[in-house]
Amino acid sequence: MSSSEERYNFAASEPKWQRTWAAGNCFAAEESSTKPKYYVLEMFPYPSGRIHMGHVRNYTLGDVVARYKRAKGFNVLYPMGWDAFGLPAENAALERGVHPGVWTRQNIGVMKGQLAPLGFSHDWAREISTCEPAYYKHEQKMFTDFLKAGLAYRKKSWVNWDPVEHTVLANEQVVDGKGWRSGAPVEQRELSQWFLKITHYAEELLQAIETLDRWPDKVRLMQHNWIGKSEGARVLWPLQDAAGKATGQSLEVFTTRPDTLFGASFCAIAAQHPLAVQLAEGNAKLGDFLTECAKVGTSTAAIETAEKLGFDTGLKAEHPFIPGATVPVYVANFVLMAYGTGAIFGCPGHDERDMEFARKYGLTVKCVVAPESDDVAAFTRKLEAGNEAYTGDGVIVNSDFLNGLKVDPAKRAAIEKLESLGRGKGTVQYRLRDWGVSRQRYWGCPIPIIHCEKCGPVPVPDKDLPVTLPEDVTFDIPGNPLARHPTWKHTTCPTCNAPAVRETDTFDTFFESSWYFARYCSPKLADRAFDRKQAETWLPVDQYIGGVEHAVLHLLYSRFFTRALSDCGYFDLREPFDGMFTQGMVCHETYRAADGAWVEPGDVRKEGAAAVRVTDGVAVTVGRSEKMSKSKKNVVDPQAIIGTYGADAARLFMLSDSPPERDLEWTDAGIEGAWRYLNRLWRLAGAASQIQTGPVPATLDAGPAAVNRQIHRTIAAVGDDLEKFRFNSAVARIRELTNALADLDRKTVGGDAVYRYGIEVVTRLVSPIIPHIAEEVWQMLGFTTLVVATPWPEFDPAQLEDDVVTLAVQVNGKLRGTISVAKGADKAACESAALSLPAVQKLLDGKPPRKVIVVPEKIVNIVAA
RNA sequence: GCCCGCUUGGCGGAAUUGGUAGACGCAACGGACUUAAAAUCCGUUGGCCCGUAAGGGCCGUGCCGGUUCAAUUCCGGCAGCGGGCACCA
Repeated sequence: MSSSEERYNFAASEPKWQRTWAAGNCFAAEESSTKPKYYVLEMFPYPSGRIHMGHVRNYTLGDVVARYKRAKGFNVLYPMGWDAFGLPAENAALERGVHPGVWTRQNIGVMKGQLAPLGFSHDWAREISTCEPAYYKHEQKMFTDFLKAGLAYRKKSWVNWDPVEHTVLANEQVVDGKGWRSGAPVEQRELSQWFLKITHYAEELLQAIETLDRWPDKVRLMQHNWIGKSEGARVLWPLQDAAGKATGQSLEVFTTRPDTLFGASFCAIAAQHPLAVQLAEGNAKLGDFLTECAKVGTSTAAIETAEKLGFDTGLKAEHPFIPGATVPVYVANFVLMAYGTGAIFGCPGHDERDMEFARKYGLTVKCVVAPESDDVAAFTRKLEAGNEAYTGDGVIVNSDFLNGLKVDPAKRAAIEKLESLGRGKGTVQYRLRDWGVSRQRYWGCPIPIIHCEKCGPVPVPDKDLPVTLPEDVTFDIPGNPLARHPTWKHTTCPTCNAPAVRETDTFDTFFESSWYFARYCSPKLADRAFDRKQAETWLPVDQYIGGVEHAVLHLLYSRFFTRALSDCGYFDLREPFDGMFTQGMVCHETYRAADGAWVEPGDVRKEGAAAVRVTDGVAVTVGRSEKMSKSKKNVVDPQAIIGTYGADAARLFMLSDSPPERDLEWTDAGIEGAWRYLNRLWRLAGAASQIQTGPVPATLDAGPAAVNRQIHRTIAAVGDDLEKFRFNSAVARIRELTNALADLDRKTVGGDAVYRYGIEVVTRLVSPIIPHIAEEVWQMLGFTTLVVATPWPEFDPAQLEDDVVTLAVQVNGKLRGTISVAKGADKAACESAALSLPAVQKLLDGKPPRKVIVVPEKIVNIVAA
């Protein structure tokens, strides 16, 4: 054998099989089929221009599922496309003077070229790109349908403004008070914006989380908290002026603690509250205060250090339960206009914030809740004198008709009373807010609206869609090029024909990703977003795979969109993703030179425990493993790995080293281990190819018989592992079987037959994981069909268990030996076999055991006297 | 601050209805083959202790306690790490 044949030649093999699969159209989803359907989807990539290890891990997971499900007889839809609108394209335009469209489409070409050698089984005939009018015209139609259905609206509102990117951000896109991409502190501005009414579905989105039992608990919990349901009451407080005369107005506050109303000592309203704005007109000092409040940042640091500030309006609010009693009304910087009614009542005794505020402005502190077991008088004295609010459970005190009730019944009683007095009502409040979709950017889907002076904002009629982006734009100055385009925005009103202007804002890019999974069902359809029958056939997605960073944003928006589209008659579906899997990040050690500069892995040589920079021999410190990032230079380029070891080795390592939901540490040693396995399989298969294929004979020596049973057990276990995303465990079991086959004595009776059969099974089991070498081996074994077209192997249930089982024998819970008994042996037989063990006899020392526990097929535990 | 998750050898991890802890892999060490290297193959590898040896004993799944014949697994408390939300009334 020449040396070139001793090692698996991935460089020749991998492209060959990729061509074969493409030529055979092996991965096309069937439009109509008698097979059950299975839709596997990965979160589609942004065309940044470069495939990174995170993509490789994501698509490897999806590809294994897709290939496994095809082998199991499913009609699999496994599409790929491009989330092609977004800011980096505009930044590239700004920096390099290249048009965002040109840059994006070039990147798509480059990335397709980088994905090809990885051998993923995507159905490229269904490729979509969201920046093409053929795609986005359908979402313009959706938006106009949402308008008709009352699910989209325009309002002037305070918005998160990113001063670096010159655009508005959704609440979900503000992280720690900073823009999620720019990292710049977000400012508050008042603008007219388009909103989607996601809050209309707040309760349904919350309730339905419970039904998503194939989603990670973590993601479900995050959405649950994000929607943030609070039950409480709205309470009306009639207002009096400083002279004690009723103004005729009432202040409405929201509270989750109506049980503490008797402890109220003030009301406070947000700086943006209409009442505050109205009062400021005649009060310059208050005006200054409101300006001051608007300036306070929303960053973590700002919030933590921000002092509670208040401004006494001089107004008094009448207590709902205590006739004649009033509390002062403040404007306070910590009250949020966007939550509840933008007004609160303060109960300092039982709310930390209110306590801080009360102490600062000398307001009363009244104890109305006391822990059940405490002495009420003593507890009250301590609370009212101190600076600590009591927020725990207990019994209501000092509260008239609520006295003696526990917190929860008191809440109900207070609400009942409010309702009977006409002074308030029980209500549910959500933290979730409507989704602002307007962005002051060029590279996005134009919002199909025309502003007419007479008619107001008018939706672009269906016949005029799509509203396409103009190509001739400039990026030499910040801001939205659409707004300053000389001609594009000028048009006529569809209603009255008068001169009018187009909306120059574009949609948030999460708009595109909220329905792309439906577009894949009929990606070329021109007149509609998707074919209803196709969508209802394929959806929901059976297995969605992506990063946890989209747990709230994309996944919640998609759940909303699915409901909104259903309610607009597009299809009948509530949940888009039946199964969701969030994969871990790909990490790598970090390296730093003495001067603090990060050093790339390729430039580091390990010398025992120490490491040096190859280029100049300078010592580098090895830091902890962190997510691969350009800034820390700890990235490993997939292209380079594939060039050295091939796609299969990279795939095998990614799947075998860590469970897929956990972070994966990329190591050179790990990929080399994977590469060694490929060659091992290659050599073992070479030997197997010398043996005729055929059924395993009925009569086998003990060795082959045991391996034969292991083959069947492995088929069962690997199938189970793949179903449950335990890919690392599946790989381990396949390696165990491979080891057993390598160790099998083939000279025994049935040795050759079991060996040959075992190698065939291993080849089929590894085919979803390392598909190229699987094809190569399959061919080498003499098969003329493709392994991708071969069904998943069946196991014989009769072969799953041994005739003889090994039981552990414990004395007082400690392992003292094992016994082998026939399968199905009765308890008495197990007990006597265990008791006859010398080690057991010795410990019993002639005395009878106190008790013997026999768990069939598992264990015997002897409790010594 | 509130909510959630995790913690197992030198390392990644297995043990998923409580039942032989450390599968599988990596690293390391020893050996075989080779002029040599690579590749490959064989062996050892949780800690401590007794024994020349064969072999045997004790401890061990972050820490403390509990339930149980039996706990990595269940319960209570604590610590460390990670994540989500954060002036949400």
